[in-house]
Amino acid sequence: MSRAEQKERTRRAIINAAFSQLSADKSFASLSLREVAREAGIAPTSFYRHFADMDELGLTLVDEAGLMLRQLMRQARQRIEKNGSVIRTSIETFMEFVTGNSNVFRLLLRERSGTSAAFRSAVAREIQHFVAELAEYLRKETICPDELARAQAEAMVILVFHTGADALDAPPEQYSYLTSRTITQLRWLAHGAAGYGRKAKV
Amino acid sequence: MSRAEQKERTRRAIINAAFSQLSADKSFASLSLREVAREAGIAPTSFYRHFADMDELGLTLVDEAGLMLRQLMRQARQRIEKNGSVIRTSIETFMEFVTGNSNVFRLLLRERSGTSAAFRSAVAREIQHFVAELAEYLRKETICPDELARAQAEAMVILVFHTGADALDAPPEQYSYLTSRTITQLRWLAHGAAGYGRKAKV
DNA sequence: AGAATGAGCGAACAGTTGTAAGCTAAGCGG
DNA sequence: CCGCTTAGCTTACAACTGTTCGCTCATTCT
Repeated sequence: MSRAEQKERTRRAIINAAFSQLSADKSFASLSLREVAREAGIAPTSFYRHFADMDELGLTLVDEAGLMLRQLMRQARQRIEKNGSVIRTSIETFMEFVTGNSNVFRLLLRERSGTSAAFRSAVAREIQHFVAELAEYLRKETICPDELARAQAEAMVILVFHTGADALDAPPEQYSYLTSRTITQLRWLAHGAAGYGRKAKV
Repeated sequence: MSRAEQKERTRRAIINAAFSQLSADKSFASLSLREVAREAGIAPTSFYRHFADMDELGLTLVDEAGLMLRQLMRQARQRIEKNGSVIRTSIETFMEFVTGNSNVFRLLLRERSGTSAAFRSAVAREIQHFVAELAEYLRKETICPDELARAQAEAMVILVFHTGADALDAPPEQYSYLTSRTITQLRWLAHGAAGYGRKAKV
């Protein structure tokens, strides 16, 4: 096995170990370097061959989580083309992600308001990808000035994100309620924004 | 000084020490019993005379934070009576709270998605007070079925709460933008919900 | 072939943490 | 006024933390 190849392999082992230790009652901040190293199967000191400190590992995790979310977005777009219903399909795809990768979503959710400014802005950046994309869609589909399209997109993303957070603490039989509630909220927003766009009509 | 009186006094010292150690880069989870005791001016072991463990202290902090929020709500109502503008006054009052007691707000913000289920539900309960109150107001002011009033109130509270979180990382000169953006979002929601309430008309 | 690189290791160190045990002394109830 | 209660203290311990240092040894480069 090549030298670089092996290095990449244990780097992944570290990342996977970190992800696997995240849970409902263990945040990234409460992970210890030694614990992660133990699960990755290396000595504590070997950790430093790959990351300068835990913060650097954390930023890597946030990046990977953001990547997963963007892949999800692409997947949702494909479904929408076949399926039609934009709002419902988007939310359902998102909810599948949240329930299927709850630890990844929790990471973003927590670090969004965490103690590290670097983490916070990294998460904010990932979320902004969503907002920008949705805003562009809104600009095309509706007759809406840039500024308002962005404000509308932000509100929508926040509501969806929050529904994901709710789902983490809710029993699965409530998912469909949460989903339909959020759909209603998004329709209100779209409807209201459209009304203000063409003030004369409403 | 009475015995009970003195006990209450150091209990408050502990609570105040905990609050004062919270900051942008120090969450409740990262407080240590010893540090808190040190700042409160007592021996580490004396802490146990007042709280069984740090979790019990944390729940107390959340309760106090919720209390402050409810007082704020009352204050907002008074302003509204004199001032008129419901949405703007509410948000401005809230933003004053967030910027003036940022550590208290941060506590709620973080523990809402923290690692303790007890903390999460305690925060959720405090937020539900807002939602319930707002929902009742909406039921009275608009012609809206209970279920929808609640969904509308939830969306509004989430958006306002999130704006507070934004403000924590934003420079003060952006506050007025954040405020007006949120006002727009809430108006859309109100407008859209009203539209769906009387479907025939729009 | 020989030298250089660098991933991984073990031992060690100085801190910190939560908590148990037992003592002191001040306030309280009888 | 005496005995009980109890807030607060000191001491102590075992468990963990992040990080430094110096070593080995397989891969890579020349």
